[in-house]
Amino acid sequence: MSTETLNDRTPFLGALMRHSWQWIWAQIIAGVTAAGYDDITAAHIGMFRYPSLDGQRPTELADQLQITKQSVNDLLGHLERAGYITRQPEPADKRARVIRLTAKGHRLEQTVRDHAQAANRQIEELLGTRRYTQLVNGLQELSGKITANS
Amino acid sequence: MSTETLNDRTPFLGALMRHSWQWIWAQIIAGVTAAGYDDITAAHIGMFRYPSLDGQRPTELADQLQITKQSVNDLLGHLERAGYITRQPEPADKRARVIRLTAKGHRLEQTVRDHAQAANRQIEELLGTRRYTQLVNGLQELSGKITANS
DNA sequence: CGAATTGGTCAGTTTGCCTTACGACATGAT
DNA sequence: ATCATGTCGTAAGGCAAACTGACCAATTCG
Repeated sequence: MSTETLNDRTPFLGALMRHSWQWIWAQIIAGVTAAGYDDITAAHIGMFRYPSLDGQRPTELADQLQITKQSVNDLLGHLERAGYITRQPEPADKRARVIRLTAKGHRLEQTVRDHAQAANRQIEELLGTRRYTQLVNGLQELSGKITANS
Repeated sequence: MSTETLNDRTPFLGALMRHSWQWIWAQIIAGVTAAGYDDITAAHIGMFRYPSLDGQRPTELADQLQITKQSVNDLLGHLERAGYITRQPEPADKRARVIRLTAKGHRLEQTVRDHAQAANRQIEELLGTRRYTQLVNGLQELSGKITANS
């Protein structure tokens, strides 16, 4: 371990981000699981990202999550069977369906967000407010420019 | 798009990192694929992270990648069949095997690293050197403290 | 109106991981 | 020295989460 050779030039940003992200994600999963949610998996938790599932349509969701609508449909089927959501007909478009969170679903959503925020706070403590703010700003700028540039 | 509602408080770091990381990772995969490597998948490319595969043992690799040694073995089997690596007996320990990159494997490794570095440079251009350096430093500090704190 | 597109679903397949089990070898205690 | 215990790699089988292809019903566009 002490003889570990670090990259002699600038480290790869991708590696740093993956590492940090995996840590955050693991915190969230662990938190949600510890809260007693044992009938869903990481893939389902991943659907509870801003913006809320509530009111969305499966196809929108597929675009956001970057997976096919069939996969979304499978995951939604599981969430529905487990009582977290319902899928209601959309009056404006008879082909479509709208996702509605049940009370149980709203609680799960809140739990996921609570743990995401908890991760934020932990990182703020690790880095100090100054560097934390710098990091958030940098990532926000990058994230925005990535989306713009293609 | 212009009416997109951003989170009214601090955004979730996890979301920002995932987004940025996915972009970088997609760049690397696209680059490697464009270079003509069509007999391997993202999972195999993921094995070509620093430190080099060359000279490592499967179990070490499993620890680094955080997957089981069986999964590593499957992936290595594919890489061996495709001519990127060989697995040679370890004289010091007759149970063990050592991974050796073939010439083809070395070329792939270099290609992966080239595209990872290219992503770094693109990000530096997007953010400007000042903010880029800040970002790298912040992430490096975070990454280190995460590893230390458990 | 008819043609092309879109929203959702069903069926079947692939992939990347997992668990369990095992044989060969290594190691440490007695 | 031997024997229990642990470790390295492998084999076999399973499963979840993604995929493609095919489809129907409803919508929109020319």
